[in-house]
Amino acid sequence: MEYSGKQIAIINAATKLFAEKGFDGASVRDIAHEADVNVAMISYYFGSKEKLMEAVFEDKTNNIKLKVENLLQDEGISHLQKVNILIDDYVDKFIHQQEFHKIMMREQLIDKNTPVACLIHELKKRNLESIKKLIQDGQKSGAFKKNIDIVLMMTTMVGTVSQMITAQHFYKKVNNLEHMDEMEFQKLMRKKLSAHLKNLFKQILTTDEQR
Amino acid sequence: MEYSGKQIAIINAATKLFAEKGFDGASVRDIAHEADVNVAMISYYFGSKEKLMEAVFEDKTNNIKLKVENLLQDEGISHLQKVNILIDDYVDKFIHQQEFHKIMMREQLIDKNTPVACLIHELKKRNLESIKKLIQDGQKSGAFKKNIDIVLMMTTMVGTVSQMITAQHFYKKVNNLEHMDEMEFQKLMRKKLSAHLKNLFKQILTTDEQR
Amino acid sequence: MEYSGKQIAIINAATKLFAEKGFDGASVRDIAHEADVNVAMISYYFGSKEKLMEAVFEDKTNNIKLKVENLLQDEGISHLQKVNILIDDYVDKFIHQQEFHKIMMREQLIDKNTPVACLIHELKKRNLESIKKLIQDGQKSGAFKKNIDIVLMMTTMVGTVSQMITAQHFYKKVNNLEHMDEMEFQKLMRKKLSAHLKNLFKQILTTDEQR
Amino acid sequence: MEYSGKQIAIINAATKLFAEKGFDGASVRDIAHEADVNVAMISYYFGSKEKLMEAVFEDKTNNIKLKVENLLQDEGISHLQKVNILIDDYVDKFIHQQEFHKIMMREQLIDKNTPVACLIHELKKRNLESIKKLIQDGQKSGAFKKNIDIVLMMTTMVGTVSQMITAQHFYKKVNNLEHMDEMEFQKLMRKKLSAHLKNLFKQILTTDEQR
DNA sequence: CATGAATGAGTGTTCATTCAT
DNA sequence: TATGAATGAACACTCATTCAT
Repeated sequence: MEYSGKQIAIINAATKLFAEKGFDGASVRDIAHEADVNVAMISYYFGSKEKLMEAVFEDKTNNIKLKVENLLQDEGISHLQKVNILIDDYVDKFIHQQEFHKIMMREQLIDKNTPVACLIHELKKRNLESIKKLIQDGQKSGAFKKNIDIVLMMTTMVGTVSQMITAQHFYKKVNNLEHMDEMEFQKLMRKKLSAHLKNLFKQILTTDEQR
Repeated sequence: MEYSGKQIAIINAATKLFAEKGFDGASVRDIAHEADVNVAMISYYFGSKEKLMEAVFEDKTNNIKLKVENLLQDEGISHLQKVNILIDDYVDKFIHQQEFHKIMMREQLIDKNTPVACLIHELKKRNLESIKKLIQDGQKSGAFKKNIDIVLMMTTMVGTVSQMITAQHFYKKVNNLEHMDEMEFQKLMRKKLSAHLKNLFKQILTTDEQR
Repeated sequence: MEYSGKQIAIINAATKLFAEKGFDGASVRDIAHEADVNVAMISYYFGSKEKLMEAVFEDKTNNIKLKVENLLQDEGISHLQKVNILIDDYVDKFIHQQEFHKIMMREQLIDKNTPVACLIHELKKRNLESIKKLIQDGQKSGAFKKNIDIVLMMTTMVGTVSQMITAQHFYKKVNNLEHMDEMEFQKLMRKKLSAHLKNLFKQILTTDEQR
Repeated sequence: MEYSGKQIAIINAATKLFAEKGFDGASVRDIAHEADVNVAMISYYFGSKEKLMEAVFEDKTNNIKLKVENLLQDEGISHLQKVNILIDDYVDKFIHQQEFHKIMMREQLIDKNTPVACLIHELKKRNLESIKKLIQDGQKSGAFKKNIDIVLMMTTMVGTVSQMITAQHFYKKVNNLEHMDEMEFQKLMRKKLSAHLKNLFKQILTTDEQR
C-alpha cells in the first residue's frame, strides 16, 4: 500500500492524537486539523475513523518487526549475546515509536475484539514464535536452562519497557531529571532499560531457580 | 466522604465501564444505565463526568495502599521475605482490582496533567517511599546489595503485572488455557507472577551484576 | 400512545415536510425548525428520523379507517347507497388529509420493504376486506352484477382521487380556477370527484360489460 | 440534443435510481456507480444534479407523446374505437416506462415550481389538448354525450394506471399472483387495465348520467 | 431529593460540486 | 476530454449538562 503525502500526514496526525487522547478522545476534526487537511479527506481516503486506526496499525507495524530472523542463523555470536541484541532492538523500537506503542497499549485495554486487537494479537504471536526459536536454540546448546516460561519472560520485557514509557514523567521526577534534555533522557532510558533487562534475562535464562 | 447506595452503584458502574471502554468511550448514559439510575443523577451527585472519575479514584485508592508500613517494623522475618510478601500483596491487589488498574493504566497514557494523573502520581510516590525504606533497611543490614535502581525495579514489578493483566487473553491462548475457569486462571496467574517476580527481585536485590 | 405538545408539533411538522419534500428531502433540522423545537428532541422523542416517519403513520392512520363496519349492518339503505356513502367518506378523508396521503403515495413508490410500506399494506388490506364484504352483500342480493374486480375498482377510486390531489394545480389552471378560494376549491373537488366516482362505480357494479 | 454513450448511461442510471429512491434519495455517487462513470462526469456533462433530472425528462418525454395526432384524421374508425386505441396506447406507454412514470409521480408531489414540474405541466397540457379535440369530434358527431368533464376523465385514466403501477405488489399479493413471471404479469395488467378503462370511458362518454 | 424534559455543542460521515491536471 | 483529489456545507445523531418541577 502506497500512501500519498496527505494520507501520510493524516496517519501521522492520527498516530499522535490516538496516542495522546485515545481513539474516542481524538475526534476526526482534531486529526484533520493536526494533519492540515479537510475533515472529509479522512472518510475519503480511509473510509472511516476505525479504518484509519487500522491503517495506522498496518503502517506502523511494517517497521516494527523484530530483527530476530537474521539473528537466528548468525553463528558468530553466543546465545546470550543474541538475546541481548534482541533486548537492545526492542528497547530502541519502543522508545523511538512511543506514540504507536501507546496506541497499542490502549487498544489492548479495550474489552472488545476489534480488528486492531486481532492485528496486535498476530504481531505478538509472530514475535513470540521467533523468540521461542532463539531461546530453544540456546536450550539445546545447553547455554540456557530448561523450564523457561517464555511468555512470562516476554511479559516482563514488554511490561517493563511499557511501564517505563508510560510513567516516564514519574521516573524523571523521582530521579530529579525534570530538566534533562529530551534526547538525553531517551538515551538514559535506553541505557538503563537495556542493562536492567539484560541482567534480568540472564537470571531467567541461565540461573536455576532456588526455592 | 460517605456515599449513598446510588452513589456507590454509579461509582461501580463507572469503574466497570471506564475500564472496558475508557473515559471517552463510556458515556454517562451508559454508566447511568449500568447503575440503574437516572442520567441526571451523575451530574447531580458528582458535578460532572470528570469529577465522577476523580470520585472513582478516591474511592478505589483507599483500599489499594500496600501494607508496607506494618512490614517495616516486623523483625521476625527476613528482608527478602518482606519483599516477597510485598510482591504477593501487590499481585493480589492488582488481580483483584483489575478494573481499577486498567483505568489507572489508561489515565497514565494521557498526555495531560489531569487531576487524576496527580492522584496517581501521589499514590505511586507514597508506595515508592515505603518500598525504598524497606530496601534500604535490607541494604543497611547487608542482605541486599548496593546500587539498586529501586524505581526501575518497581517499574518491572508494575509493568510485568500490568502487562500480564492487559494481555491475559493472549497468555491464555498461547498456553492453551482458553477454557480454564476464570477463578482458576486468576489463581494460576497469581502463582506464576508471584514466583516469577520473586525470582527476578532476588536477582536484582542480592546478586552483583557481572558485566 | 399519548403524545405531548412538543411531540405533536414534531409529528405535524414532519407530516407537512415529508409531504412537501419527501422523506429524504426533509431534514430533521427543517422539521425541528418547523415544529419550533430543538433538533435533538426528535431523536430524544422518536429515536430516529425513520422512527419519526413511523410515528407519523401510526398517528395519522388512527383517524383514517373507513367507516365501512357500521355501514355493513345498516339495513335501511340500499347497497348502492352504501357504496356512495363510502365514496363520499373516502373522498372527504383524502381531501382533508392531503398531506398524509401524499406521504403514503411517496412511500408506495419506494422500491424497498420499509416498515412504513408494511403499515400501508396492512391498512389497504383491511380496507379492501371491508369493501369486499360490502360488495359481496350487494352481489348476493342481486343488486350488483357478478364478476367484479374489486381491486381494480378500488384502484380507480384511490387512483382518481390521488391523481386529482396530486395534479390539483393543473386542474385549477386548465379550468381557470386559479383564483378560487382554497376552501371553495376543495368543496368543488369534493363534489366533482364524488359525482364522478359514483357514476363510474354504478357502471362497474350494475351494468353488464358489453364487448 | 445528441448524447454520447456515457451520457446515455448516466441518464438511464439516473432514471432507474430516481424512480427507485427519489431525487433526494439517489446520490450522484450512486448514479455514477450505476452508470459506471466517474462522479465528476455528472456535473461535467449536465452541470448539476437538478439539470440531470431535467435531461432525464427531456430525454424520456420525447418518446412518450401519445399518438393522437394521426388518430384524429383517420376516418375509417369510430370515435369510440379511437378512444379505445388511445387507452391501449397510454396503458402500454405507462407500463413500458414505469421508471420514468414513477419519477413523474414523485415530481408532481413536490410543492415547488421546479423546472421539471413545468415540463410535466406542458406535457400534460399538450396531451389534454389532443384528447379534447378527439372527444369534441365525437361530441359533434353525436357519438359522445355533451357535458363531459374531460380533465376528470383523464384524471381517472392517469390515476388508475398510476395507482396500479404504484401498488402492483399489493395487486399481486391479494390476487395470489406473487410467483407469476414478470412479463406475464405485465401482460395481465395491460389487459385488465385496458378492458377496465374502456368500460369506464364508454360509460363516461356515451351514457347519460342518471341521478 | 430526584427526575423527565430540554439544550447547544459536538460526533462521524456523506453530500453535490469544483479544482488541477 | 476526462478524472482523481479535494472541499465546505450539510447530514442524522449523541454528547454531557442544565432546568423546571
